[in-house]
Amino acid sequence: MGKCEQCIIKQFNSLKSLTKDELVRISNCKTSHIIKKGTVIFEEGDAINGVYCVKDGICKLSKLSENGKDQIVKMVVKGQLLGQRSLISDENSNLQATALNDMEVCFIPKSEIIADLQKNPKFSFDVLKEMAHDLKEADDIIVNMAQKSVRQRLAEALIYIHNSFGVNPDGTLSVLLSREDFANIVGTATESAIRVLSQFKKEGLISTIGKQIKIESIEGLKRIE
Amino acid sequence: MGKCEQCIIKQFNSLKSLTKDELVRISNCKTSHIIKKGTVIFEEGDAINGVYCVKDGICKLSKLSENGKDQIVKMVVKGQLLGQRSLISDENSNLQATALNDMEVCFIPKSEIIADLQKNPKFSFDVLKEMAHDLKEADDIIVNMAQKSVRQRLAEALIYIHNSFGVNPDGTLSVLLSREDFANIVGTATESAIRVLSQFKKEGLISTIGKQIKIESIEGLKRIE
DNA sequence: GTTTTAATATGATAATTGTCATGTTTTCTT
DNA sequence: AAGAAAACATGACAATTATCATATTAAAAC
Repeated sequence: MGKCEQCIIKQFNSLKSLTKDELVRISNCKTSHIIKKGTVIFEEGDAINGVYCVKDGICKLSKLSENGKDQIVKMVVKGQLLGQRSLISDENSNLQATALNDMEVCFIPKSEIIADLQKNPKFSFDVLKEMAHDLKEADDIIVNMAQKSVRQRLAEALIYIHNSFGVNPDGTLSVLLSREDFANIVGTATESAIRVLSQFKKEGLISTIGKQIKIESIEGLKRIE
Repeated sequence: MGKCEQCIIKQFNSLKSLTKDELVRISNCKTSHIIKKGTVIFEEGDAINGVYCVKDGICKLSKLSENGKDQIVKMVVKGQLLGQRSLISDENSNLQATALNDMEVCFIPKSEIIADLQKNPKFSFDVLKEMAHDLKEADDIIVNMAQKSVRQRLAEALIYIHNSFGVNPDGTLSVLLSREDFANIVGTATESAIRVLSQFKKEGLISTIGKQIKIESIEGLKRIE
C-alpha cells in the first residue's frame, strides 16, 4: 500500500501542511479503497468516522427530499477531501456522497485527523481556508438559485464543470453526468434540464456525442441572460 | 472603553478560546463602534481588514444582483463574529453587510486575529467549528431553494427567526424585518412574500401588529407543504 | 442478438412565481 | 399638522418552470 509521505495527491489539499511524522502516523492507520461508479459512500444521517482523501475519480454530495429529488450541493474530485465538515462539527452527515465514476480513496480515521487539527495550527488553518472557500461557493450558489433562471444556472454549471474538472482530448467534458445530474446541480426538473440543453445545442453553444457534452462557445454561454 | 478580557459577549463565539494574554493584546488594538440602522458596514468587493465582534444588534449579509434584488445569505446577531470568511480566505468580501437595527460592534484588526489563528490551535479549531456550522446551514438553504415552494420557505424562515433570534414580551418576533427583507431571505419577489404573509394571517398561522409579526402556530407553519 | 430496462427527448398542460399597475397605509420630513 | 416618500397590499396578467404523457434512443441483461 502507498505511503502518505510520498503521495502526490496530498499536494492538492490541506494534508500537505502535516509534518513528516504526522504523515507517517496517518499512513499507518489509513485504509485504501476502490469505489465503483454509483456506489453510495455515505448517506444522510450516517456517522462518518474520518475523512476520505480522493486519489482518483469524482463524487457528488447531495441531499434527498421526500419527493425523490436530490439536490447536488458540491462535487468532490481527485485531490480533495471528503467528509471534512461532518468530522469537524462532530455531527452525522447532512449529505449523501455518491461516486460518479470509479474512485480510488484513502480513508483516514477521525481520531488521527482530529488530533492533528488540534495540535498543528498550520494544518487547521489550511483546513479553515478550504472551508472558507467552500462557504463562499455555497453562498454564491444560494444567490444564483434566487436570482437567475434555469437557463443561466445551467450555462454557468457547464462553464464551472468545464473550468474546474477539465475536458477530454476530444473536447468533451471529462466528468460524464446524466441529464438528471445536471438537473440536480441546477435545481430543476430533469425534463427542464434536457430541454435547455437541447436549446443550447440548437443555438450552437454546445454539441453532444452521445451523452457527452462539448462546449462550443464559452463566451456564448456567458452571455446568456 | 471595555476590555475584551472582561467582555461577556466573547462567551458566545470563538474568541472565548483565546488566552488571557491574547485577549489583553487584542483589547488594546480593537476599536468600538456604534452603527446606525440601515448603515452599510461593508460592501461586496471591499477589503475587510479585520473582524467585527457584534456586541449588540443584528445585521444581514447579502449579495446584490444587477436587477436591484439582493439575496440575504445570513443574519449575524449579538455574540457572533462578522467578516471571518473574507479574513481567512484573504479575499475581498463577496457579500454586503447592512445593519438591521442599531448595532454596537468591536473591530479587531486582521493582523492580530491572523496571528492568533496561526498560533493557537484551540482558537482556530473553534473558528473551524463555526465555519463548519455556517457551511451546513448554507447547504440546507441551497437544498430548500431547490426543493421547496416560496410558501414553505417563508414558513421555515419565520420559524428560524423565531427560534434563533427570539421574541419580544408581546410575542412578536424580536428582529423587525421589512417585507422586502423577508422576500430577500426566501429568495422571491417582495409582492410574493407579502401575499404569502397575508395568506398565513388569514389562515391564523401568524398575526400582525403593524409590521411586527407574531407566530400563532409554529406547528401549523411546520405542517405547510 | 434479442428482450428489457433505463435514459433522453419533446409536446401539451398545469402550477407557481414574477411583473406591472394601482390603491392604501405608514413613516418620515419640514 | 400637512405633504412627501416609503412600505404594504392586492388584482390582473405574463413568464417561467413543473408535471404528465408518450416517443425515441441507448444501454444492460439474458
